[in-house]
Amino acid sequence: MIRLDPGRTLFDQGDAADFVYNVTAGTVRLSMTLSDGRRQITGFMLPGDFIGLSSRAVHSYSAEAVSPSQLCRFNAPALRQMAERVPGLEHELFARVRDELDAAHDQMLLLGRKSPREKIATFLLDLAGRRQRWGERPDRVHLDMTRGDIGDYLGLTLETVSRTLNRMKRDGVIALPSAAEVVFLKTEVIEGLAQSQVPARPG
Amino acid sequence: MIRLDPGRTLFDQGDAADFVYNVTAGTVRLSMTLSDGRRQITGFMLPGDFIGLSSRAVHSYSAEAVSPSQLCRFNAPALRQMAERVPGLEHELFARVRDELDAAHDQMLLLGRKSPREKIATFLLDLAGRRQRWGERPDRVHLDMTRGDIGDYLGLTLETVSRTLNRMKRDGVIALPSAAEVVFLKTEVIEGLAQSQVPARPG
DNA sequence: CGATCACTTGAACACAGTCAACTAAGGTGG
DNA sequence: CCACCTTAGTTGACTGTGTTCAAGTGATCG
Repeated sequence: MIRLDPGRTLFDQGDAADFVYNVTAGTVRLSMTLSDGRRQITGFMLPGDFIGLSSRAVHSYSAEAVSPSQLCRFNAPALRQMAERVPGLEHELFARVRDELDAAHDQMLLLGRKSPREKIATFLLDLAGRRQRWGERPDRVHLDMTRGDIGDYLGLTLETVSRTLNRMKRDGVIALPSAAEVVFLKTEVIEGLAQSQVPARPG
Repeated sequence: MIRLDPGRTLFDQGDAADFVYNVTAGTVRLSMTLSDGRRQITGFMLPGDFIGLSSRAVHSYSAEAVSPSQLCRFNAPALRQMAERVPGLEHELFARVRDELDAAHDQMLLLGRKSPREKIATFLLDLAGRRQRWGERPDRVHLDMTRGDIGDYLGLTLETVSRTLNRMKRDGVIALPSAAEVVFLKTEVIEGLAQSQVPARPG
């Protein structure tokens, strides 16, 4: 069991990929950085998600805690051993990687072709949907990451994220009781903006 | 064995994913489309690449031939049967999906954070690198897709693709003997622009 | 209570998108 | 064989949107 304070690094781009992790609490961001500091967050990992399943010998991305997080660590032999004992585990892990790939394709569509409003709408619905599986309310979502993180996930600047959220608030589509709390007022509108390909992945 | 003329569809977004394909000749584009026609190409599949490995029951993207193409088709039972006979095949297929995921992460970095010049440079080097494995010259690359296809792959308009290529030509970085033929004149410059994370995937 | 960090908001700018015209290449049919 | 048509590519002018730069507000924590 590993505990990580917000901002702490689990591993860095280029580190040996000796372990696979399962998030049990908190939020972990996976990111890639160019030499001049430009950053792309490739995913926010929530409880239940695996980290490092896709990596070969070396991690191609960094993993850092966004909020206080806990993770289970598995080394390769232990994982192989477990796969032998638990029937269907291998298939489950394979399915997880496939789901990640599907999600990556959706994100490519978002990054390449969606407007800031559409990006934010898609992001909010995705996050709310994933949290809903753990009993959270479907009509609101807590953002434990900063505007900068969201921007680096959606291919926007933090200013554009802020402006877009506040414009949606002004338009009566969402409410922002606090900077980290988003309430969906017109879910149909948000869903229309998102045009989500994803039909709610099971998990 | 399936033959596809340029522009023909192998399968569409939403079709049942009953088969897995291996490209043996030509180029196939995988794309996702929003209701208003905006399109994102998630990948160009070249000889040796598998299509449909990542799909669940239904394809989340369409597959169309870019150039005259040939593919081998496998249904799920045949694939399972083959996996039992050929040792290491299952691992190979799993590795392919992981590589695809890695490539998808790189593409997210490209789409979210790279400039048009950097996008084009990355694209050219990637394509040349993949073709090199089949004996093509490493200092040039043939583009069998249109400027529009390239734009939809890189999150740009076709005009920006054209302008960027011609500006790189004017700058003496590349030569364009024809619209479909790119010659690398200053490979160091192109590599610098690309800042490729990818250390040449084996295959 | 002061310092820090996140967020918001405004103003100006720049860059890629849009619209449009034109050129080039390839294919078809008279 | 040439004329025509279609499709792809190039190039220019203009526009608009998201970025950049900057200032100011608000919340949290030692």
